[in-house]
Amino acid sequence: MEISKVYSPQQSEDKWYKYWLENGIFDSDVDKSKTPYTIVIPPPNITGILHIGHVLNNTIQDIMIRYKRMQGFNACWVPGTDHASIATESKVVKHLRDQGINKHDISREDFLVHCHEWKEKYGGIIIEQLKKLGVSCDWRRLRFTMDDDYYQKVIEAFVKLYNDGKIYRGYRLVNWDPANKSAISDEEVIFQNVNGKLWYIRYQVKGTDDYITVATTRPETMLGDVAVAVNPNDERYKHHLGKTLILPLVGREIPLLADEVFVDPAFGTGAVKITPAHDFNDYEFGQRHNLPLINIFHPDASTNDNVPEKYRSLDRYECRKAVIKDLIDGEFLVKEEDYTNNVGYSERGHVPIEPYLSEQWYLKMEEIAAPALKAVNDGTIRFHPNHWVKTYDHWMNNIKDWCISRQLWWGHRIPVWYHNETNEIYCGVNPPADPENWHQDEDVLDTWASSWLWAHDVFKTEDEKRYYYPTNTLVTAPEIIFFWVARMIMAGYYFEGQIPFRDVYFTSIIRDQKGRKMSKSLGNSPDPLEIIADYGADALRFTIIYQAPLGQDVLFSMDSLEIGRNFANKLWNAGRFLLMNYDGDVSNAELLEDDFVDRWMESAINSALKDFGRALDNFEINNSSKIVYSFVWNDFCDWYIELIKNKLYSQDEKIKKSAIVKAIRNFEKLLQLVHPLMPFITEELWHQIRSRKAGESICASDFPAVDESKIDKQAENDMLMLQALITAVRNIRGEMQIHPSQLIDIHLKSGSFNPEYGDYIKRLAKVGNIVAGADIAKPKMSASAVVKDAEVFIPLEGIIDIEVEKKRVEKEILRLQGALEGIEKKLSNPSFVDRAPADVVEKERQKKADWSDQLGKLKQIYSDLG
RNA sequence: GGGUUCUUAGCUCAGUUUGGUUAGAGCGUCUGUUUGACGUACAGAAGGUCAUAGGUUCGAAUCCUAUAGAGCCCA
Repeated sequence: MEISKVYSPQQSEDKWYKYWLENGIFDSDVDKSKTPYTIVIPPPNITGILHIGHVLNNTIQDIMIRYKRMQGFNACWVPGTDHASIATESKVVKHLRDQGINKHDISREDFLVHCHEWKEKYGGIIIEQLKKLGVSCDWRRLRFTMDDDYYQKVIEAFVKLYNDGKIYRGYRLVNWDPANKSAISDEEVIFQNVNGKLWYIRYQVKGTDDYITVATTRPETMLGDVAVAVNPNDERYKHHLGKTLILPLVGREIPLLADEVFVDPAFGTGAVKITPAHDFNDYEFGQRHNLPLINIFHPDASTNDNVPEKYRSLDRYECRKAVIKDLIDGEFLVKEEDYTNNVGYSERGHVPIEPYLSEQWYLKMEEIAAPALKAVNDGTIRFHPNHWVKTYDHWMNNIKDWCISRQLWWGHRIPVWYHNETNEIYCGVNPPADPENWHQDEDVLDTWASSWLWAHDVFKTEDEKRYYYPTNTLVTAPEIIFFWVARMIMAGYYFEGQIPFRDVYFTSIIRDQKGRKMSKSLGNSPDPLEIIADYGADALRFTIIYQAPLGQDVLFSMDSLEIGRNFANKLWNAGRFLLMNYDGDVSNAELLEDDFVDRWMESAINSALKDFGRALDNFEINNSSKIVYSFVWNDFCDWYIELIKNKLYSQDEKIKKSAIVKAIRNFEKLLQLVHPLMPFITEELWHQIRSRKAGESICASDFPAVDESKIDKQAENDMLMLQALITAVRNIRGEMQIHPSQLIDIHLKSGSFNPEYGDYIKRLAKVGNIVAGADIAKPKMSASAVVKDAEVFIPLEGIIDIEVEKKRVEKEILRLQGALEGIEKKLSNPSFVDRAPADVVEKERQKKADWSDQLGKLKQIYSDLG
C-alpha cells in the first residue's frame, strides 16, 4: 500500500470521529464492577461559538478522560450547555428587534417561545464544533440548564433554600444594568479606567455667604443629594458643623455632617456630597446616619419625578449636561479638572452600571460557605495550581449575600407567588391551589443559581448520581472561580452533603503574541475551526497543550501551530517507515535475543510511560506533552529507528523479521502513549500497523502498564556512551567540513570498548573502519575527541586543518579547565568537605578525577598538534 | 489601596516545592546535507552575570528581605 509522505488530517479525523460515535466508544453506563472516572463539562454558553480558550479547556478534559478510559476506568464525560440568561435574552431581544418586534409588545410566553426557537437554531453550534476537536463526551448525556427536568431541580433547590430560611427579599442598592433593566451580580461588573472629569460644586451654607465646595465625578446625582460630609478634624469646616446647606438647582436643605471614617480630608476638597440612592459608599453612610433615600432614576437610568421638573425624563448623561450648564449659569461650578476613574460596566449590556435601589431576592451565604471553605483548605478538594486556594480563601472569608434574582424572562422563574389581596407570600414547587388569587414573581434566577447544581443534577437518576457523583475532575477558567467553582462546592455540600469534585484544574488564559487577551473587537482571536481545517485537530490540541504552562498565560500565535503539525507528521513518517519494512505478518515471527539497543528502548518506553502517568496524575498536562514529544522525536525517531536500520537492512531474514516485529510492538505502545493527546492520528496508525476487529479502537485499548523491571540503568548508560561517541565523531565531521556521504575511519583508544557499538557507530556516524583497543596510538594528522575514558582519533591526512583542530581542542580544554577550577575551589574549602553530605563530596571528588583525566588527555593531544 | 503570580538564551518556556552536574528544551539564527520515513526533515554549531541589591549557607536560578518592571483578581 502506498502511504503519503505527508500526513493529511483531513482524511482521518471526520472518519474516525464517526467511527467512535457509531461504536459507542465514549458511552458510559453504570457498571458497579468498574470504578468510575467522571468529568462534567463546564457548560458552554448557548450564545457562544468555539474559541481558543474552549480548545485548551476541552483538550485538557479529553486528555484526562481518554487516559483514564484506557486505564480501565468507567470514564464518563457529561457534556451540556448553559442557557446564559442575560446573554441569551440580549441576543433574542436584538434578534426580534431586527424583525421589528419589541420584547414588551409580546407576552412573556411568546417571548420564551422565541428564546427556545433561537436555542434550537443556534444553541447547538458550539457542541458540533467541539466534536471537531475530537472530544470524547458521552453525547447521549447532553444536558441543558433549561431542560424540563433540570429546570425542575433548580426550582426545587430554591424552594428548599427558602424553606430552610436561607433566602430573603431585600430592598437595597444593586448593580443595575440600565440597558437590560436588570440587576447583575458583582462578578458581572467589569471595571474600566475612563478619562472623566472631576467637577467642583459649591453649596451655600444657609444663612451665611459661605460656601462649601464638593468634588464629584457624577454631578447629575446631586439632584438626589441628602447631605454633605466632612471629616470632623478638618479645620476648614469645623466652624460650619451642624449647619444646613442649600442644594443648588434644587433648593433642598441638607445637613452638613461629620464622619471620621468616611471622609478623607486629602481627597478633592475634603467635603463629600452624599447620594445614598446612587452610590454604594453613600448608601452605607446613609444607613449609619439615618438619611433618606432619594431615587432620581427610572430603571433605564433616565430621570424620574423626584428631580425638579426641568430635568425630568432625561437620560443620565443628558441630565449631566443640563445640570452642568445650570451650575455654570448659577455660578455654582468652581472648576472642573481631568480625572481618571474606575467605572463599572455591565459585562453584557456594555454600559456603565447604575447603583440602583430595587427589591431583590438574596441568598444568605455565610453558613453555606463554611464547609466549602474548609474542604479546599484541608485538601479534600485540591486546586491545580495550588495557589488559587489563597484567592478562594480571600473571597470566601469576605463572602457577601448573593443577589439571585434577575429582571429577565429567559431563565428559571422564581417560584414565589404573592396573594392579590393580602400580599401573603407563597413559595413552592407547584403553584398555589387557587392560582386565580395569586400572581407569580416576575423575575428569574441568576444563571449561576442554576449552574451551581450542575455537578450533581446532570445525572438523571439517583442510581446514576450515587455511582458517578462526586465527580473526579473539574477543568475550568480561573475567572469563574467565584461564580461557579466556589458555588458548586457550596451546592455540593448543601444539597448532596458531599464535595462535587475532587480536583479542580484551572487553565491558562490565552493571549495573542503581544500578550493581549483574545477579543472580538481586536480581531486577534483565531477561529479554531479554520485551524482544524488547515492543520488538523491533533495539531491544534498538541500545540496548545505544549504551549500552555501550568498557572501562566499562553501566548498563542498561528506560527506555533507548526509544532503540532510537524509532530503529527513526524509520527506519521515513523509509522510509514516501519510499515515500509513490514509485511504485516507477526504470526510466525521468531524474536531474537534483545541486544542493548532493544533493552534501552524498552527502558525508555517504560520511563516515558511512568513519567507521563505521573505528570497526568499531578495535573502537569503541559509537562506530559513534553515527555511524549521528546520520547517520540528524540528517543524513538532520532536514535531507535536509526539504530535498528542495520538490522532492518540485514541480508538475514530472521534478523530483519525480529527487528521489525519488535519495532512495531514498541510503536504500538508509543501510539497508545500519544493517544490521549492526539487521538485521530494515533487511531489511524493503530489500524494501519495491524488488522483490527470491527469496532475495535485504540481509545478502548489497555493503556500499557509501566514495567519497572524493564527500566534498565545499564542499557541506558551504554546508550549514553554510544550517543556520546557518535556525537563526537559527527562534531568533528562538521567542524572539519567532511562531506556527509564520505566514509571515514576512526581509531578508538579505550580499555572497555563495547564491540556491540561498532556497527551502530558505522551507520550513524558514516564510519568505514574502526580500529579499537586499549593501546591505540594517535595516528599522525588526525582529529581527536575525548569521550569519558575513551579517546577517538580520526585520521585526516590531507583533509585536516591543524589550526581548526587546535581551536577545537583548545575550546574543549578551556571548558574543562573552567569546570575543574570550580570543583577544586569547592574541594579545597575545608568547610565544604566537613559540612556537605558525604555523598555530595564523594561525587565532586569523582568528577574531579574524571575531568582531570580527560583534561590530561586533551593537553597531550594539543601538544602533539605542535 | 488589598491580594496574588511572574521576571532564566533573540522569542516562548522547563528547572525553584525538597539548595549540591559545566542551567535545559522548542522556535528562530549560522554551517552542511537529494544519507533507501520525514526538507513539516537530518547532522553540527553559536547563543544565558538566571530582573536588581542585600542577606542566610560550605554552597543560591532555587530559601529570606527590599527595589524595579509586568500580569491577574478584588476594592
